[in-house]
Amino acid sequence: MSQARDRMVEAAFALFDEQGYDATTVEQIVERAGVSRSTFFRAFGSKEDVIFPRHDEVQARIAARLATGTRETHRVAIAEASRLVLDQYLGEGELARSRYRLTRSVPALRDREVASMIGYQRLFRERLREWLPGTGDADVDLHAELLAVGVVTAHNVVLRRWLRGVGGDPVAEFEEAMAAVFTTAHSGPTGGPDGATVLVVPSGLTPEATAAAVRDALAVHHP
Amino acid sequence: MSQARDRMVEAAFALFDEQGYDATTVEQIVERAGVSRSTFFRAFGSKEDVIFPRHDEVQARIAARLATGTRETHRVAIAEASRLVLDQYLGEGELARSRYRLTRSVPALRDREVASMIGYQRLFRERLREWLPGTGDADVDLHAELLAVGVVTAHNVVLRRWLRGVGGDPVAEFEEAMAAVFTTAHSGPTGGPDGATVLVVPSGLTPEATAAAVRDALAVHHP
DNA sequence: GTCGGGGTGGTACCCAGTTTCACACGCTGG
DNA sequence: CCAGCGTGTGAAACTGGGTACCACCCCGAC
Repeated sequence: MSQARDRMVEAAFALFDEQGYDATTVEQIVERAGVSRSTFFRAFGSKEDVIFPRHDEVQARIAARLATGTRETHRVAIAEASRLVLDQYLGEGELARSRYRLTRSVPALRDREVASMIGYQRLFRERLREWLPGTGDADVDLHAELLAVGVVTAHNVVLRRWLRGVGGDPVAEFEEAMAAVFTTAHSGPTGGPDGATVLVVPSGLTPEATAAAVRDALAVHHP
Repeated sequence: MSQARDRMVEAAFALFDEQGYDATTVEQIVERAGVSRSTFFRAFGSKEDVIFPRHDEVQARIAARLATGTRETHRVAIAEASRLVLDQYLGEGELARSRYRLTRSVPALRDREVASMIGYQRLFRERLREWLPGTGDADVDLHAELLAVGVVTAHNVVLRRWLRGVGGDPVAEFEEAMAAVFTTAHSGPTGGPDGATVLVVPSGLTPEATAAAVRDALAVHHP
């Protein structure tokens, strides 16, 4: 039943590798796989679909993970949900790398991959809009959007490094990247001119030394 | 010469509005515009291209603006470059809103629009990679990516509000959004434990008052 | 005149994707 | 044993976007 599907995937990737994506027709794929055109389009719906993983299934898993999150646990919920995507690709191994080579060289496939990432981003954004304080505000919309896009981008940077074969443990890099996103982008809407908003980033200095550095830095700009 | 082009655009948008994008064939468009199929595909290259603005021209303008920027002026360079995109849409007026209605309802067009935004984002990212201190580092790659995606996202949020007809002056909202991006996402890679990185944001406070606020905020986290 | 060159129309063709019908199975109830 | 039924498959014909190629026409240059 699904060995036919596997044969089609195998034949498709082989032909794309030999002749390129555009130069390969569905006719050639089904011929090498030993099935009919009908079977191909019933299984995949389109020529592009042979290449991509089942994003709809991953999206469902993400939605399920996000559903267990709360306003207080939203960081870990989003980080773990994003991990689901990373794990999907890591589990595919060499197949994911073959796909990456294709998506890098064929614009239509690159666009398609981007579109699926936007899908994930949308899930994150919708939940963040509920979770971030001050729901309904325009500033919150922007903040939720920025945080969601930051998470997806950080994920992509780590994923792309692994796909290219550079860097070390992708899971460790992923955790670092998530931390970077939340520390740099988590301050949220500022309070306005009647107070000072302080964003805390660990630096190993004492509060007094940091305060002195701040005073000195500001003195340069102050008349 | 280009009045034929305008007729085709007009006919296309009218038909898309009447029957929907997928239900409209190029045949119908050229019939209403009074030209041949050949002329259509010579002018636009594809059915999708009738809808979208000349992103390649805007991209060229953006590249030119970014080329005049330096490491020190990168904020304003990127903000102004991003404004070029906003101005493009604002200048189109009702046409931009018609396109928005289409891209919202037809997935293929939405993906296409996203892809063009990724193009802008790529320009920003490449320049930021040169501008941000510590070029070549993996952290810098991530930071450049995050800042670039933040700028594009902020732009899109403002643009979308205007396209939907909500909100006030889009230019003012754009400036606010840019400020929000740079204040929340500009801390960048930290300098390590041997120094404090200070990000200056105007607040109307004296250096001493701000420094005191910093010391108090840190005292909470310090043992 | 005619010699190009750019914009146009016309036609034939390729190929992705859809639709429809027919056929071959494996199963289950009679 | 077999009639029925769903499911997976194959074989066409068809639609429509996109390309390639050729013929034409207009218009300025020589």
